[in-house]
Amino acid sequence: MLNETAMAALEQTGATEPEKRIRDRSATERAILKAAKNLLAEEGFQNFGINAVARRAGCDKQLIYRYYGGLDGLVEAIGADLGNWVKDRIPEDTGGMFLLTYGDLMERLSLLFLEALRDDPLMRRIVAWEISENTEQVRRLSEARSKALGLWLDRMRGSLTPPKGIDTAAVNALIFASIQHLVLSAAAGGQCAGLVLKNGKDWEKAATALKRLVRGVYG
Amino acid sequence: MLNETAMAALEQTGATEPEKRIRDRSATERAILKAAKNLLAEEGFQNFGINAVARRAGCDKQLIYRYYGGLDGLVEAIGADLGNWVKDRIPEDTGGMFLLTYGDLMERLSLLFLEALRDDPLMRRIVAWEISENTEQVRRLSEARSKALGLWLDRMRGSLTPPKGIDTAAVNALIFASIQHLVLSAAAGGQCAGLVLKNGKDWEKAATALKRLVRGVYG
DNA sequence: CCGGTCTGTCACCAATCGGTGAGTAACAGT
DNA sequence: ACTGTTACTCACCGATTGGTGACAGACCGG
Repeated sequence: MLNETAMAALEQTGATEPEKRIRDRSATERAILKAAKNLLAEEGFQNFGINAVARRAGCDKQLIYRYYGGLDGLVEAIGADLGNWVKDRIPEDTGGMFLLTYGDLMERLSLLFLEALRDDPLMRRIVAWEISENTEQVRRLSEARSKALGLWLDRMRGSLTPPKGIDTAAVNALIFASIQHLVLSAAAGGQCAGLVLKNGKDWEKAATALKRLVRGVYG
Repeated sequence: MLNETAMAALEQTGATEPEKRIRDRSATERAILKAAKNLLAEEGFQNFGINAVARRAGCDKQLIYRYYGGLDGLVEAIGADLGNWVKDRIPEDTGGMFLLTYGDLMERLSLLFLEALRDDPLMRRIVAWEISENTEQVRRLSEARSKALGLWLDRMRGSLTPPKGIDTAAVNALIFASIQHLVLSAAAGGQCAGLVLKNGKDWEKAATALKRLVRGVYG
């Protein structure tokens, strides 16, 4: 992979070493996984393939087959990290405010999720992948993600009792769906349903609208 | 393209004609466009390419270059049809009910949009395409779609005045985003954020949740 | 030192992709 | 009937894809 550049460097300077790859399996595995995640985050799933990952990782694709059993295994490894997403990207505390009602909770969670998704290109790509394809790969990824999200939601709810007479599962699904689509659409084209979403001010308006929506159902 | 099968038929029966393609440019153009739309609707944008469209249309890909100027032109032709989508798929009348308030209107529009999107695989693929890629192709498609949607929204609103003090643009964007993501997610994996969406009963629950959401903000 | 295992590289495969240039068959005008 | 245009097909191009088998060198136990 880097042979050409390395050779060129050698010919030019005659000093620099050929940048030999060290023999460290776990390091290579980590490099591959990292390359895959970065590639997926930056390029999207359209050009996500064995060759592209190997190229970015700077190693031969054969190693991906050996260490991960191909792309499927690699994707699964990515999914394994997804369980830590919530823990990594979303603060545990309640931001110093007391969440007295279910409405308080959902408002806070919605805004947290909005921000977290906005800041994580990889997760955005995965969500986009989920609704664009229906392969086994994606299904596993999707499962891991929704499970992690559900656990987070349960944990944050704590002992708060949801309001009676409302199908919270359906309503919350709609709320989170709206957040996901808003963020994805904005990331792709800078707008959503005609609503421009580029600078911070635009997002503030979206956030207040979201709050209003949540408060509308949950009071 | 059908030469092989035609030849085989000839060898077997010795009677059937070689299924010769008639020389009718406009018919061929229509066949190509139809093939492209069907292909996009059924297979998605992953395998949407010149070769695949030509294969499905049963003609040579050269004709796509000649008649549409390549895939871009073909996509643009698809986008041109998008303006008629609302007219074709969404009923004009108010369903026999009087829409007195803005809330009445938005509830009705939301449900109409939900159903229409659920029934149109092509439109679903386009929406999924929009949030997955950001090429010029998709941008034009997206533009045509959002413009048609906006016109429909304006027309249906009529002389109804939106409520004061609410950023209806942002709120409506969120509502429509939730619908789109819900439908796309369901079409891909049969569920959305853990909410199963398969049989009619599931969708009824989603519809009531949507109504509740809309009524929450708009009363 | 020798032999085997582990890590990494390389060359090659068939298939498919988008794209093009040349050719053929049917038609229309004269 | 000759001619030019239109509609269409075919063969080929280079590039890239996923995938595999063979090989080279480092390391380690004997």
